[in-house]
Amino acid sequence: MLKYALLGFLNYRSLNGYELKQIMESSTKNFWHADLSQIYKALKSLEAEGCVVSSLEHQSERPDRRNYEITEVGQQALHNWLASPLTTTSRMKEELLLKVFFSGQLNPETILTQLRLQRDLHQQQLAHYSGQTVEDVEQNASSLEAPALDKILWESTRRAGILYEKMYITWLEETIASIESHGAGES
Amino acid sequence: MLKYALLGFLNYRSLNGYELKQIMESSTKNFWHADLSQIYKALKSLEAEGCVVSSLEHQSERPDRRNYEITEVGQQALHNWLASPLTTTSRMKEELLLKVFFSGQLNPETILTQLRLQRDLHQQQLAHYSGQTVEDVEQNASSLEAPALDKILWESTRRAGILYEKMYITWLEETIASIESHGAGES
DNA sequence: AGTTACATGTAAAACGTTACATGATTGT
DNA sequence: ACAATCATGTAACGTTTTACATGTAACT
Repeated sequence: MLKYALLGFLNYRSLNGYELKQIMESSTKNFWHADLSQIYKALKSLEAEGCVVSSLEHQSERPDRRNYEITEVGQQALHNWLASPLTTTSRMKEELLLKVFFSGQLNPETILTQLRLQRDLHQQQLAHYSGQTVEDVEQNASSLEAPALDKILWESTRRAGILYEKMYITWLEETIASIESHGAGES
Repeated sequence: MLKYALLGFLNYRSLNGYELKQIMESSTKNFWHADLSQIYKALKSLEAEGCVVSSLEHQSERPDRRNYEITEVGQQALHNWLASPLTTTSRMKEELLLKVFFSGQLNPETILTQLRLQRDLHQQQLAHYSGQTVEDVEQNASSLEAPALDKILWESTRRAGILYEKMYITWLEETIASIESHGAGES
């Protein structure tokens, strides 16, 4: 999947590994991310498959950098991926939920502390997404020339982040309240 | 992480790999899942670490089965994990969002078809979670003797699934509508 | 003097999926 | 006859993370 994310960005313009990492961090990080070393490996394997071509650019006073450009093969691969529908929903892994599920034998305060911390973290993330505008995504994301539909879709992914964080905070608050009132009933 | 999930279940009672898979499918699958072969591998490595002990049980007319029991070392490991707070939020990977992000250069109908399909799938999942009661979770989950707090926490994880699916459907409908009205403006 | 930004990579480990292999019993 | 349930595993492959290694320039 990472390969398609990289091809997706390279389809706008040529980039190096380091830039791809930065662009992902400022645009897709709430639903897709990757480590730098993973990006470098993926780029190599994309080149081996003929989906991209690279050229080494020498810089004085800065490390050399390798520029990647998408090929026709790569564009085909990207289009095929975009066009083939997902027939299942994605299964998530949420460590916090797993902990909650098994926290019954512990002191309720142990899990309450963790839930309150997560609530604060999610509130920060919500504030971050809410303060971001489509223009920010456009600029940070790539300084790519984006047609009108792109902007609608990018805004939609930002909106997904906001809805997700709001939902998460609602759930955390509900859960904290329900554990607290259980404790109150006990004492 | 899978290791702690397994220890969590084994802390209620002894189980074999096959049973662990079934229990996960009927209780934690909306926030944690694992493949059978992965479970068998994890159990072996848990045994090597001294967190569980196993014994082979011979059955006539059924395959032999290997029963796993948690040890004190395993209980310690589980408690340590439960007690150590998560200081970050979990980063998710959502292939659909990634596709949406890069679908701007395609025919809008291509992504609309996919979004409508996902909406149907999420509606099915919502119906499934909504129809499930705490008692179902209790029974399917393990036929474990669960104290009152466990039930509250299990119900809370089920509730997380419901909120998540509702949020997802809301987002899908918003996104479908916004792409549709963009297309209408064009024509 | 220490950190961050720039820039690329290797090596090892951990984690996860898919396919294969076996084999009896029960239900359709 | 065919598929599903029970039950365990190996092998190969693919993905992801973490740690290490290098080196300059700018900022604090």
